[in-house]
Amino acid sequence: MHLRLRKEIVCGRFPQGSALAEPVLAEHYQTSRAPIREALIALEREGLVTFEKTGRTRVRTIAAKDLREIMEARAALESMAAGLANRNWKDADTEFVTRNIEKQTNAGSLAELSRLDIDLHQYVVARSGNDRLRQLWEPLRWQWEAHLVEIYRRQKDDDFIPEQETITAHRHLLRALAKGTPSEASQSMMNHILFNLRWAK
Amino acid sequence: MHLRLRKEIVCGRFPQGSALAEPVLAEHYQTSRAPIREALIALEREGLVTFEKTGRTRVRTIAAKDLREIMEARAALESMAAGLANRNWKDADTEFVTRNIEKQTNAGSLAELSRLDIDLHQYVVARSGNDRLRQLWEPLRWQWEAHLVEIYRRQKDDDFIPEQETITAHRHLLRALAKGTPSEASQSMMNHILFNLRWAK
DNA sequence: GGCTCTAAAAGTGTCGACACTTAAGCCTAT
DNA sequence: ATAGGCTTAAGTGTCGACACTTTTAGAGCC
Repeated sequence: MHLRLRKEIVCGRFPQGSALAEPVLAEHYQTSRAPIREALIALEREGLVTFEKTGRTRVRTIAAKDLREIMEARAALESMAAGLANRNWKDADTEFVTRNIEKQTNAGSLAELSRLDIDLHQYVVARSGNDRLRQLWEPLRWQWEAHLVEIYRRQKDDDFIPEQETITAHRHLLRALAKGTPSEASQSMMNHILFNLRWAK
Repeated sequence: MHLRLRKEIVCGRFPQGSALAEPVLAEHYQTSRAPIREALIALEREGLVTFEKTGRTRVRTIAAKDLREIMEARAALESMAAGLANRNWKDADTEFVTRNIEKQTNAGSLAELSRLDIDLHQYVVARSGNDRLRQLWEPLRWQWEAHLVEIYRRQKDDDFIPEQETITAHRHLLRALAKGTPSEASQSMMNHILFNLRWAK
């Protein structure tokens, strides 16, 4: 239930700021309020949902300030993850990332590029071998993904995503990872993510 | 309820690995299972508690591997926080930290030193101005605190805490923060936290 | 028309109940 | 004594109910 609800929120099925009433959701998922309630509590801890003072639940809205916070937190976690991932970086990992970047160059849409981008970042976090890092990172991933979907929904041009720079940064990161220099990989990831902040807003 | 239960877990009222049965807790807190259940779900997301495959709930145990993960994650978040904190670091902040370090030099017990240490780190995270950073950091704080309490409980000597080095590192951090150099503050925090990993285990 | 007050609808927080699952205790047979 | 199996106790997941609170909708008034 938790996962199902999260997916629907991230996919934009419930727009940002919309109310999430327990009886309504219970009806929609053909269940009682108890499981819904549990899912909402978990989602609140993940930051996808907020409880207002009145007890009402809404899908959390992501403003410019939130976006900055998300990117800074991502930069912190992922740069550390990149450094750690070098501890046991294998040729197979290099291959995976290489293939991913290749697909990025051939991506037919922005949505596809974003999906590949998220895949790549998730891969690095997973390869850090630090499970808590992964656990902390995941909520940021959902929030980031939800934000992207929101951008696609209302095709605002000022939400520009620098495709070419992204791919270049990924190549740079890959080189550092393949070379096996943790501090370079870490720094590369840090720059890559914080660079995006220039377009946010 | 969530907060009350967390406090009791962190304080060692429920030892690591002990079972947390909903009916028992409901009896203990003179309430029904529903609020207990909600609290457990939140605590699970915070990492203080685990749900086994069977559905049973236990206080999470912190092994050497977990400790390493916690410290690495803390290093990632707090070094970023230290860098950000410099954006609007005031003289009042320098004063606060200075007083805190003074108290550390006069601390009468290891427990008191730890409390001051946690206060200091929390202060820096709060002053980063990034609320998500704080939100991600808090669970690590509880896990770290629970680990410390566990150490005090079974006075094992191999769990050594380098008091003098800690205070020195805090002074170094303070200098960087007061000087207003984000990268130095960030690096100082990173070194300080990762240094402790040498004594962990 | 717009405003205010009021009544009804909808929502939350908490509770006890029930079926089903898992763990514990016990008893027997070897 | 102990290992295996059976009975009983304990725990979880889900449900509907109820009191209380907040929101909504409408009637009446200016």
